[in-house]
Amino acid sequence: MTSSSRGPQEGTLPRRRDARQNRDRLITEARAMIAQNGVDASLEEIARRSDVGVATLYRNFPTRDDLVRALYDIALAQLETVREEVVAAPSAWDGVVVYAERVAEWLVADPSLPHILKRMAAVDPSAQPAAEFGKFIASLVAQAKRDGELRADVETVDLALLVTLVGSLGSLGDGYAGQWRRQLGIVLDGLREPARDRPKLPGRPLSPNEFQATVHGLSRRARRVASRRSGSAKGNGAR
Amino acid sequence: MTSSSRGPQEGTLPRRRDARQNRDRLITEARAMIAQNGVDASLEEIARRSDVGVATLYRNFPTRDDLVRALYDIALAQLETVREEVVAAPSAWDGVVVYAERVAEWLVADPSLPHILKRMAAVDPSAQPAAEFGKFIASLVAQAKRDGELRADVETVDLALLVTLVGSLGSLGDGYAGQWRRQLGIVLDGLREPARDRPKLPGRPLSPNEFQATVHGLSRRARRVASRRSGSAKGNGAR
DNA sequence: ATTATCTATAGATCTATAGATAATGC
DNA sequence: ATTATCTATAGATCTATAGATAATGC
Repeated sequence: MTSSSRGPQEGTLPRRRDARQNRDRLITEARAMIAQNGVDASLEEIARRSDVGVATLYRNFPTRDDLVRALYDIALAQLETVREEVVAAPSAWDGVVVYAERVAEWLVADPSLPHILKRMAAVDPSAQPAAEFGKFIASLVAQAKRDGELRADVETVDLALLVTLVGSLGSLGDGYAGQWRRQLGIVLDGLREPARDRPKLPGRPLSPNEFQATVHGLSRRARRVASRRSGSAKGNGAR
Repeated sequence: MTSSSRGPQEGTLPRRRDARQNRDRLITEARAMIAQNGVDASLEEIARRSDVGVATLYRNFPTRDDLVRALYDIALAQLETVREEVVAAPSAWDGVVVYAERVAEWLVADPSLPHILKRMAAVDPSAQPAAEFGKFIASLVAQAKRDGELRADVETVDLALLVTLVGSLGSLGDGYAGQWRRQLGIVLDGLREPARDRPKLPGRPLSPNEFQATVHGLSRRARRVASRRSGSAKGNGAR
């Protein structure tokens, strides 16, 4: 509502060479700072590390949220390539595995992402990457169940949640380059059918709406808005 | 090295009634603020929310790290009850399950804990709860393997990591009261033996030292110190 | 000619402490 | 009498903008 009045047009990259360079450096440093200090990392220091005056940062990203959104948009674009890989998988189960591996890898590679996703969802409830992506994955999950390769009592949200968790390994330190595959392997084995006398999973899975609301850390208010938007699913919140 | 010169004796609770009350409120509000804004939450606002002057906060906790350590100590004490429950379990595998459930529950119940643990490890490498606890769990893991209930290619660190991850569900939002058990259920099924033609886990597990270093987000420097302390295990970091 | 950058600065907020004032324990 | 609290404040850092200065695209 205001950010376009002073800066360049919305969603348009700066035309001048030096300007694009500065913008790129700002984004790089922002990622590093946010990974380390969270979304509320000092903007002044991001500018400092980018060897750029603060005003330059503010010209590119009038608001902290504009910066967050930029990082979010870039990340989302990267995710699109995952969709293709999943489609190319020989079976539904393989698709699930590819999905899990690629998304986890993506998250681990950039530890700022968990922070970004969380803040984005809090600021703009309509920004729900997993939701749209989720519909696509949901059909995959259904098929994998029909194929008898995925256990029947697991929902798409369970999958998304577990992948998110494994992906958050990146935020814990830089020693996990090889670890996340191990953890994901265990998780996938827990998802795979058949297994001997497996106990029923406790509780009930979150509805897709609830998942969005929680995994992205929406405030109570934002969550109300989100569920109004998407229609039904009043979901008597777990507990 | 300095905190005892002005405040009350180290580790001693204030003797005056009002003082204890204020201290308790500070701790409560600190947990809430840290859960929401991370370890670097404003101390001034913590004091404000506790209806207490800033000076009172500084009297109780001369340094932010003193506050963090206080929260850490309280948390650790709570963990001790888990040990007893694990010992009381009828089998090694049941012990593993109890351990996983209690620790995950503990983490989920207080979303400030991940932040606290991370910072503590960064500040004081000798503070390694999972390490000591880990030795205890390690024997349990070994026995469960011998019993043929736990898959052989899984290590104690894998277990600790997965539990930590599931426990971090609490940081994602307040809608997870019932969810973490589902996720943990899947994970436990992934750990349980036997399962049909399960693929070997990719990569190698972290050594206990590496786990400490990474899961608690140690800086490179602190990690060196930590590994010097505990002797061997030079661990050619994964990657 | 246009677009972007930089320095300087106002105002807010934060950490940390000094010194005067109030509340409890023995 | 002792212990703790509060208000006030110094100094640092942060966000956000105005206005003068420099660099590029056409």
